[in-house]
Amino acid sequence: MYISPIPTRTGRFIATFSDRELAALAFPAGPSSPLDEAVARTPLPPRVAGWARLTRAALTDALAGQPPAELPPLDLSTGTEFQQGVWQAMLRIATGDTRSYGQIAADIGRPKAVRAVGQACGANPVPVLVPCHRVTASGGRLGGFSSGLEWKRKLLAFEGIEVTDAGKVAPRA
DNA sequence: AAGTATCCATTTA
DNA sequence: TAAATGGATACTT
Repeated sequence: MYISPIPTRTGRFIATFSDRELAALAFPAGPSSPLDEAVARTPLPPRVAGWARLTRAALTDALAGQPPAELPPLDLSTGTEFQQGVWQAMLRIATGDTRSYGQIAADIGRPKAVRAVGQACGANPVPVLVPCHRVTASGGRLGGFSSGLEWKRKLLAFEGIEVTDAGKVAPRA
């Protein structure tokens, strides 16, 4: 596994790569330990460095409300079949658009598996690039977000979606 | 506008 | 195996 910090205007994300693809992405966290720093400075194999660049570009676009031009190879194999289905469905949500848990459930052919969808969202290893934040509760309410509701709100705001105090999501204020 | 019954894949005991 | 647990929903007061 390779670790690489991904600097963005919203903070320093941490990307984790296997030797085949991007395996995980973590939101900016608190101060890192000296050990983390040392790991972060370890030079990456050229191939991995390339993915890191792609990741940064994609993340930069996403955080600017632009659809990423190109995504690094994503390792979604960590999930179960069901979860992968959910993640794929999320990847199909356009930037600036949202779906409800119910719609995702319907998309993958399990109209009633709404709750399971919520769980699968939380298990998403690559937040932002796999837009788990674009999945809202029904009726446009915000719903939850394992990485922090503030992030969800912020990410949606970048895409021009406002969350009103009533908990509704409105396209471009 | 609240409270309740149910929904389903994972995880944990 | 069984029970608990989520980023929930739909139906009932």
